[in-house]
Amino acid sequence: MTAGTAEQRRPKRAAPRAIGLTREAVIAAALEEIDSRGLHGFSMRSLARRLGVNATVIVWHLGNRNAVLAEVVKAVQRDLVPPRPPGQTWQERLRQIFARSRDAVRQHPNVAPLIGAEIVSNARPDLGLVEALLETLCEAGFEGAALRDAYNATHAALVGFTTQELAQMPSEDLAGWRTEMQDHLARADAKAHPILAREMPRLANQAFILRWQNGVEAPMHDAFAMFVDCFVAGLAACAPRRKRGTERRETPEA
Amino acid sequence: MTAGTAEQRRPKRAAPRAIGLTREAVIAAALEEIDSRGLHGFSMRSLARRLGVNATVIVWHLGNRNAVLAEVVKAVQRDLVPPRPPGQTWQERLRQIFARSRDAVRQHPNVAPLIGAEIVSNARPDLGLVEALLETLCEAGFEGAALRDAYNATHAALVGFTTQELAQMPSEDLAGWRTEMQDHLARADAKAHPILAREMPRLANQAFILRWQNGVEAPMHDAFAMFVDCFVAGLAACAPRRKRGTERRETPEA
DNA sequence: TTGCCTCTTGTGCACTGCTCAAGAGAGCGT
DNA sequence: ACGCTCTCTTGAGCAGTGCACAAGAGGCAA
Repeated sequence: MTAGTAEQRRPKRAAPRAIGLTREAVIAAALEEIDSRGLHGFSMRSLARRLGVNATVIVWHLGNRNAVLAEVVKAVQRDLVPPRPPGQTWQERLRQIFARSRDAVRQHPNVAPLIGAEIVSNARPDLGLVEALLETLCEAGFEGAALRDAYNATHAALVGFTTQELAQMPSEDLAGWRTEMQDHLARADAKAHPILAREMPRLANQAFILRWQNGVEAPMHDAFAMFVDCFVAGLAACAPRRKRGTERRETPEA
Repeated sequence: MTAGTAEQRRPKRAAPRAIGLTREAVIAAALEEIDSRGLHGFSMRSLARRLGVNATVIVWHLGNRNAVLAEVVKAVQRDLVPPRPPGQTWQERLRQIFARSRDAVRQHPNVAPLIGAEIVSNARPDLGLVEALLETLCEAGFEGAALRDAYNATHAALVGFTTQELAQMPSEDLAGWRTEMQDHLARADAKAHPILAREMPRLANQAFILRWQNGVEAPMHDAFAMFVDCFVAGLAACAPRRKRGTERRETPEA
C-alpha cells in the first residue's frame, strides 16, 4: 500500500535508518536468490536472510511476494528491444527480438515459468516490446484485427519455446526421477511407436517429453532456430498485403 | 516407494479397509480440486479433505505431491491423438492435434502451467503423441536431425500458445490488480508508442501483456487460428524435401 | 494362533506468506 | 529543548504447507 508510493518519494529523504534497504536492492537480491536457489527455494524469509534483514521489511517495501516476482520478471526482461539498425527487414527485426528474448531468459532460467505461465509477469509491462512487435508486424502488412492476431501469435511464439525449453525440474529426488525417466524411454514399445524407436538415439534427452534435463543443461539451439524459421516464414506467408520478403526498409532521412 | 508397485498389484486383493481409496480416485479428486480451487489453492490436505481422508494416505498411494500433479497432467492429456481418417494431409493432421490439445487444456485451464512450464508433466509421458507428431513430420519431409528439430519446434508451438493464453491469474487481490492494470494501460505514452495507442481499443484485454483476464474469460480463438496457420505454413516452407502441400496421403490398402 | 502385508490415522517438524503491534531514529515546527 | 510525525525496521504470532515417523486396524496365509 504505502510501498507503491514510497518508490517515487525515495530521493526526497535520506535513509533514515542504518540499513537503508531500497526497492532496487531487494529486487537485485531476489533475482540472485532465484538464480541460485531456484523458484521453488525462493521465499520471503530466505530473501530476507540474504539481505540480513527481517522478512517483514520486504513486505513493507514491495508489498507482496507477487510484487517481488513481478519486479524480478521486469528486471530480466529489461532491454529486450535494441535500437533498430537502418535497412533491417522486418524478418530480421523479428529474429533479433526472438534471439534476445531467449538469451535474456537463458541468463535467468529459473524465472522462465513466471514469464511463460503466470500473468503476474504482466504487471507494469514493457510497452516498448509491444510497440516494437506491432511496428514490425505493420511493416509485414498486417492491420486491424489481423494485426492483433499476428501480435498475439508472435508473442506466444516469443515466449512459448523458451518457457518449455527451460521448464522447471522437479525440486526433490532429482536423480531418482532421471533414472525413472530413462527407464521409461528404454521400455518404450517399438511396435506401437516405430518411428520413435528408430529415432530414439537422436531424440533421447534432446526432445520435449523425452528428456531428463532441461534447457539449462541440454540447450536446444537448433530446434529454436527451426522454430523461428518456421514462424517467420509462416508469418510472411500469412501476411495479407504481400511484401517481397527481402525488401529493405526505407531508411529514415532525418 | 511402495506406491509405485501398488499400482499393478491392486486387483490382486480387495480393499482391506472400509475406505478402499484407490489411485484413480485420488487423481480424479485432485483434478476436481484443481479445477475448482486453482493450482494455488490445491494442497495435499485440501485434497484429503475432499476425499474425507487423512492426508498421509495420499502420500502412501501416490508417493508425492509432484506425483499427484504428474498424474493429473496425464489425465488431462489423455486421448490427444485421435485415429487418423484416410486421406488426411499432414497439415490437416497437425491442425487437428493442435486443436485437440488446446481444447483439452481449456477444459482444465488451471493445469496449464504444469503442462507448459514444469517438466514434471513429462513423467510417464504419452508416447502416442510423440509418435503421431513424428509420423506427421516425416510425411512433411523431415528426417534425421531436421526431424528432431521440427518435432521440438512443433511441440513447443503445441503447448506454448495455450500455456500463455491460460496463464495463471494472481491469486490474491484480483480486483485491485485488474484496475491497476487498466490504469497502467490508460496512462501509456501515446508519443512513445504510437501504434499501440492507435490500436489500443482493439488490443486492450485481447492481447498478451495488455490484458487483465486470461483465456478462461477472454479466449483468443482468432489469434490461435493465426498462430497455427503461421506455424503450419512455415513448416511446409521449411521442409527439406518439398511435398506439394495439398497432396493426399496414400491410403493404406490392408 | 501367529505373523505378515496392506491400508489408514495422528502427531510432529521445519517451513511458508502475511498481519499486527511496537518501536528507533531522523527531521520539523514551536 | 520539546514533542510530533513520518519512514523504516523488528519480533511475535497465525493459519497453513509438504512430508516423515510411529502406530494401529483388519484381512490373509501358515
